[in-house]
Formats: sequence, structure tokens, C-alpha cells
Amino acid sequence: MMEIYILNFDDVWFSVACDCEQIAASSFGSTQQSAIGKILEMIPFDVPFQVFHEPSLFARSALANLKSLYDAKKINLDFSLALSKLPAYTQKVLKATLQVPLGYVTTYGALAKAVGGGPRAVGNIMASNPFAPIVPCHRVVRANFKIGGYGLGGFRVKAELLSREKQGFSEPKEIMVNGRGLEVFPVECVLKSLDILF
DNA sequence: TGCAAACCATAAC
DNA sequence: GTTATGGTTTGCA
Repeated sequence: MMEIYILNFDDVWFSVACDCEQIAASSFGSTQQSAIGKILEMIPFDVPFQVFHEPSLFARSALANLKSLYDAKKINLDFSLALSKLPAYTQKVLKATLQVPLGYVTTYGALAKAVGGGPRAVGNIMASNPFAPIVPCHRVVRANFKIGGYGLGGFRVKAELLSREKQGFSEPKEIMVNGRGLEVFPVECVLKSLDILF
């Protein structure tokens, strides 16, 4: 039985789908309806589920972490995400995306180079990212530092998330993901190229 | 700038 | 099997 929990913090609705103390999917939205709708899209039709407004202990901690992510706070990443049923390549991309630190962004192309495959394939995975915002797909942008797309609330939400993640970094750096380097850039690079500055 | 072609794993038929 | 589909990238006019 898949358990779906939904909770409101500061006018934002967060939702998680839990299966055996694992997060099967997560999402958020500005309305209760959108948060539930998004998460229902991600779970298979043949899986029975139930929606709860009183979160279990596990779910409560998961939802609190979602909220922290939304607020650009650091969290412990020892989530148990239900990755195993996803295709191997998808797992690789999601795991690599998890490594992108707060305050930095990377590009579809850079990710593709690090995990193999092509930029569009990476884009597809992001588009159907079941674990927003745990897997920080909003930190993946186009090569020219334009925002690109965002499924949840469009590019506006993505821009907002990123603007909140400013940390004052100025130099790009390289992080290690499964043995290969992945280049990441300060969020400021993206914000600079936006017309709207926050 | 703007357009066209190459790219590549998935999902849907 | 085959085709369609992108949250892309790059090159070239």
C-alpha cells in the first residue's frame, strides 16, 4: 500500500509518496490540489494508495526536509529514495544530480558528460524527476546559463528557488561523481543572466 | 541572434 | 521492433 502524505508550510504544499519507509516520489505546489495531482501522476495506476493528512513519523521528517530544501537550507541527504525500480541510466543521472551542492548549478551537457549519454536524455530525466525537490533538478540549467524549463511551476518557480539559494560563491569548481568530474558553477551565473534580479 | 541538424535514453505504440 | 519526444547543444550563416 502506497501512502501519500501532504502538508502545508508557509503557503506551500508538500507531498510525499511513501512505500515501506522509502520515498517513492515527492513534489510540491502552491495549492493542495497541484501537490497531490503531481504526485499521483508519478505513481503507477495499478498501485493501491491512500492519502493522509496526519503524517507518520517517517513522512513528517521527509516533509520537513522538503520544506528545508525549499528554503535553501542544508539537509542531511541520507534519504532512502526508491530508486531501484527505475532504469539504470535514470538512477545514475538522479544520483549525480544529488551531488550538486547548495549554491551551485550545473548544466545538462556537463551532467551528460559526467554520466555518459547526451544532454537531451538528461533533460528528459529531469522533466520526469519523481523526487522534486529532493533531487535538485532546479540546479540544472542550460549551457548558456539560461534557466531552461521546469515542470512543477514553470521557469518562475525554478528562478525563485535558485535566487533563494544564493551563497555568494564566485568561482566554478569540479566535484567528483562516480569517478568522473562534474563541473558546477555558482548560482549567481544564472541569476545574472536573468532579466529579473531579485 | 536565429535556425538546422545531431544527440540519446525512455516511453508509448 | 519502431517511432516519437524532449527542461539540449553546437555550428554556421
